[in-house]
Amino acid sequence: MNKTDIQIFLPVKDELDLNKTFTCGQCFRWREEPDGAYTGIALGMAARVRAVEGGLHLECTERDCRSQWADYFDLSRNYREARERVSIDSYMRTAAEFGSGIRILNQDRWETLCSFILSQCSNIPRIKKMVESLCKCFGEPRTLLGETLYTFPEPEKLAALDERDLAPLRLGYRAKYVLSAARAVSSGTLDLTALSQTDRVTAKRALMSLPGVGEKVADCALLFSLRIPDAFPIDVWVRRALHEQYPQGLDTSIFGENAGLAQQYIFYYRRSLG
DNA sequence: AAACAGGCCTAAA
DNA sequence: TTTAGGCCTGTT
Repeated sequence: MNKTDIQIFLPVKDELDLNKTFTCGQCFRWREEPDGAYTGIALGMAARVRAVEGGLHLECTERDCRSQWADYFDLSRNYREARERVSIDSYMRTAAEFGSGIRILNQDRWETLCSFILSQCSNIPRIKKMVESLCKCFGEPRTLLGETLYTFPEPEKLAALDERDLAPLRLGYRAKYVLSAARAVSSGTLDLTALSQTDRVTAKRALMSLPGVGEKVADCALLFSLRIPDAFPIDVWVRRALHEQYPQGLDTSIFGENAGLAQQYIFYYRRSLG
């Protein structure tokens, strides 16, 4: 153990379930410890998080990171109220109760875009493997509690590579998508910061101009990193659930600004049923 | 062994 | 506007 160890307590007023939040498919870099804590690295900061009475306890490496973690865990939003609002019928009430405690993380924009580009046609273990290898090979080390973790590599770093450099990572056909996205972002052709200030339609169109980014990946980037709470990513599980429950169709705008959260509840619940 | 996977792209109706 | 097949690779 070295200098690291800054301890933080973050009060959580409503509901937050770390396990659900980290396993509901929105992020890929948190690992569960035997004691129920989670170790990971986000926004360039390594941390170990555990749920305690009334909130979260964090051990981390950076000073003055309280507000960043509070924002990451979306602590300013009232999830109990949001969950109530998306419970528009018995199915949604069941799904929302099953997913109670899920929070939509406010993640790094580049990492999120890149991770979901990698996610296509992969399962979670494989996505995690691809992301970890990318970080280990090209990210920067951070030491937490005697362990070295690696940040997600900056777009500039990846933009300087070519497909041969990525071959050992076994990203498959996704490698060229990652490279072209890295080049677009690092060159300023695609300004993710600017996108976070625009509307959903504009941001989505810009994201989809990248090769390898279709509707689903773009919606994930919008919801999980561009703070567009009504983005509604439709993957095979959500599509399945919607067909089963609403064969006549469902206009997701009924959920308003909670549509993204509704999608997470549907996804998490449907996936649990296999 | 052959099919399929948390999707996208292109070609063809 | 919708549909089928291919794409890298790992897993079953």
